[in-house]
Amino acid sequence: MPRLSRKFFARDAVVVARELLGQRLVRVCNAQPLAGLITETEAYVGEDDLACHARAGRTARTEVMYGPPGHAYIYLNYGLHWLLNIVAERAGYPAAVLIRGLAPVRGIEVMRRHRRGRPDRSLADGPGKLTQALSVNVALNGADLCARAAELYIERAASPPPTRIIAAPRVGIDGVPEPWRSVRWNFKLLTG
DNA sequence: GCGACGATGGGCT
DNA sequence: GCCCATCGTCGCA
Repeated sequence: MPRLSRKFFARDAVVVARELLGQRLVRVCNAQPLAGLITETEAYVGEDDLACHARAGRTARTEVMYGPPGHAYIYLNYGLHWLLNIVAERAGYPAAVLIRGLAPVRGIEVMRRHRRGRPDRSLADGPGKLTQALSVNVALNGADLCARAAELYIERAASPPPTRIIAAPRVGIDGVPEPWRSVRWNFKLLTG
């Protein structure tokens, strides 16, 4: 199964976010591959985007976003949850795609263990849940998803038909001014 | 099924 | 010192 190349990520972050739907995210955890189909994404685009962390400019935290595309940008949210992004566009321009949901397809038993006590339905259906299920944390910040020996990468899968894609405003940014609050850069894959 | 809310810590003004 | 790109639980219907 071919992996997505750096060229895939070196494009408009909104396009990358939409086209990541249905692709297969793989996390190699103790030599065991855990995988899920990407069901929800969100684009954060440049210093002008007031919902993007790069609105504050280049800092220690946002440094990875300013680097080359195809790397993981991971940060701690609300002091509790690790959130996983993939850097997009060109080096020097800060943009990333937040992975907000997965449908588990491989290593489900391990994911259940990582998410003890949770029903299968909620193993990875949120940005903080999926990092827990895949054991993704700051140790992978800056990791290159296009490297030969990557422990985190994305495999090419069939693209879903446009009729199965929903575009909506991004989640959890109610304090952000327009137009950034309402721009439809959240993408969801309809199941069924 | 839904709304309120507490947990919890780093980043930035 | 305030602000979060969230999750799980509780109370109530």
